[in-house]
Amino acid sequence: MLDAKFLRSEIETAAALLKKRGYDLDVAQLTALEEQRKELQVRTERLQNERNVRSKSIGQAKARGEDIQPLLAEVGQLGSDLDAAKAELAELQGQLQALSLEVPNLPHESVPEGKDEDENVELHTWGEIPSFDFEVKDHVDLGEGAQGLDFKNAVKISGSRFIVMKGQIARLHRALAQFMLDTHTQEHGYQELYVPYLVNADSLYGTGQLPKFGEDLFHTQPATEEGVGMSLIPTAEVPVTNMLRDTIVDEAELPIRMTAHTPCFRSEAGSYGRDTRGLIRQHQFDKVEMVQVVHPEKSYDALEEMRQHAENILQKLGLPYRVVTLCTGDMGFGATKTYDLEVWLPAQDTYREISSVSNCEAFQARRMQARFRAAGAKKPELLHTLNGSGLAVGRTLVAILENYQQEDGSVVIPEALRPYMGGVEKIG
RNA sequence: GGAGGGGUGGCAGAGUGGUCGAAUGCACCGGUCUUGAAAACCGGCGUGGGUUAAUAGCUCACCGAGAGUUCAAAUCUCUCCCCCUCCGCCA
Repeated sequence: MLDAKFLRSEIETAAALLKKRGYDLDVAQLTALEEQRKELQVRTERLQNERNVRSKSIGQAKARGEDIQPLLAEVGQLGSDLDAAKAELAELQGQLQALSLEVPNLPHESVPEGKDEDENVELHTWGEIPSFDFEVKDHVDLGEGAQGLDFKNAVKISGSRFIVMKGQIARLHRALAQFMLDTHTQEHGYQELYVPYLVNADSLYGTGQLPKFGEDLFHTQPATEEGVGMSLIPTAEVPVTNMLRDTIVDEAELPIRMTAHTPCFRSEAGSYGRDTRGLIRQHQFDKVEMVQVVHPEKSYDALEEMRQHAENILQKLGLPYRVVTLCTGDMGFGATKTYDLEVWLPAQDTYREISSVSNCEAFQARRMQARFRAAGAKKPELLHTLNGSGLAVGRTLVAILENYQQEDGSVVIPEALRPYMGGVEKIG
């Protein structure tokens, strides 16, 4: 959510910036509604004030033992005028609120302008793209060959876009998550969190999944007819960032760095034909997430830092990758700036996204009223929130299988993971 | 699942439907006193919105959430949520 005052006073600036990311702000509609709102709110509050004053004087008159009948008669019309104005105002504010919840964040000035992923800008690459003197297999063949990836049973049990992992592959998957968590907690200064996988609607509004992207989520049945059901998290960003919802922290506590390993659930509505083979796009996948909550002046430093934290994981695993800065048209709803890390997948002969690191500035903080109080300051200020994958575990597994594959179909375990694999050097 | 008790400012804890945004204590921040500190004393001390150049004034809202009764609700009514105690069940 953008700052309401900013949106009002500099709507043309906002519209121009949003245009860069392909979002058309309805300036005329907003301006008209805002004009009505202002007039109506001032009028309503004036009526409210009048009623408060009169009610108070009725109380005082009664306390003095005076006849209050004439005073009551005077207030009669006021009440219904006030009720009408209040109802109208609530309706109008509801409309404005609904509109503002659907407006995406403004891109940072350093973000390259472009309309889609083709215009993302490569920042740098790391690692050697491996060359094989045999025909490379993809992770599906490798995994099935090793009796570790069981797509058949997953389909039977749940359906497409699910996986059953077995044996050494399951262990490798677990090892990856452990390794990532340990690296973030021991080397990067994050606190490990275990969080709920089912969240309420307030949390989803807080991080911006709602109201606009409800169809991307799995929702549980409401407990009662009017009740609100809970939803499965599409990313740990939701529960972790919402830790700060409705709180005011001391400036001295900043920055707050949190990490969590969770499954993520995505409906993938609208991506029917894409990545149907393999582990790349699943309804359920594990991810280790990093979240930072920082002083507004530090958020761009934190963004670079988090990108490095994610890169460190790939480097320790020896996986070649590249970093791209997403262009204005390819960024997510709440981000002002995003880096994607893309890992090399030999079987696809291309780089695929394995991490996304974003600064949301105050966009989420404003929705969830996450604030801090500067030492000695009177008013609390909004925090900045950042989130990044560190990394998507399933896709990392894919990258390991494919990049470390041997001619006989076995897979060498990267050094960094061996302690987590009981010293095993090779699987399959 | 059954029975009972509760949700008020950072914490503790008052609050007969009317002058309550809310007593009091603690904590915290200024100040006086003191060589310094403590104590004592004086003062301050919530959040969001609107208006506005204003983080000045004025104003509206907020006592778990929502709805209702009333000229007027922290206080009365209803619904929901959460917490606590006991019993049952359970990983």
